[in-house]
Amino acid sequence: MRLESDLMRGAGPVAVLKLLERGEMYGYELADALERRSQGVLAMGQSTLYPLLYNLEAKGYIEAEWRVADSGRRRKYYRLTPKGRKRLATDTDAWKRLAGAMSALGVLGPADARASLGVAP
Amino acid sequence: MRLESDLMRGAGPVAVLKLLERGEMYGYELADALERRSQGVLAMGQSTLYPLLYNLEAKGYIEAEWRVADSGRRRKYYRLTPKGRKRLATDTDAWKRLAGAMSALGVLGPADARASLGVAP
DNA sequence: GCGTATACCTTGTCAGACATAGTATGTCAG
DNA sequence: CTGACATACTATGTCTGACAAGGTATACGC
Repeated sequence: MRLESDLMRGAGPVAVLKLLERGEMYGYELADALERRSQGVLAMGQSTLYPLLYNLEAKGYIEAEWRVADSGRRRKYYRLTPKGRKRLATDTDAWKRLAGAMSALGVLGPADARASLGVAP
Repeated sequence: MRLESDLMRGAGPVAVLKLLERGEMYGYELADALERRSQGVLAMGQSTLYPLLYNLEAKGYIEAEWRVADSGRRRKYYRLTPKGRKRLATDTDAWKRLAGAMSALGVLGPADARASLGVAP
């Protein structure tokens, strides 16, 4: 993907779960949202996104439903399951700690560390 | 690894390069430093660290030299090559943009976004 | 001497990122 | 009304990276 080589491995699932937190979305919409909302950083090809979705679904984090939109087009809508919501919380926490660790090493700025660890400046 | 499951994929090489930025270190020392300096978040087993080092060496980002320490123990010291220094700069930048993207989605706190993107609060 | 810490190496497995390719349908310019 | 283009999902196969498990070898404390 354009996902900054392999730096972002593991970021994909979290980003998808986070987007679905607000409400259901379909695959193509997710791809577009990831692209736009992250200025391309989290953009991923369809061959990355769809298998990722099937994987999350197989593990019970999201569930899908086929519907026909007003446009007449068939779309597969995905939404978070309670299990997925839990995983999102865990992953978000893990990401914050990872950002904190990278800050501690100097890879990210110190502000990241404070924000991630909830420490007052 | 303890590296927060696979969330941190890609973080390993950057962390190692960053540690080597200050000066040479040997494998065991790197493992220990990663563990301590990140409060365990970036800790990785030897079976992850050593292959990672061989990989970075094969790609010319680091170079190694066997030496005998005062303790009498043989150690393989690694140091950054100019190429590795360049890659560290690129990767650091990519990480900041990734952190910025995750912030934009709400996975990381907003302070991360400001710091990562260099935007005034 | 014998356990523990230090220090490095190897093999094999599995999951994830992706390129490539394919199917099918709605929209719109000409 | 037709062909190009955008939308939308699926399938296959390759490559890399994370890791568990299992070695080897040496220094040091007791």
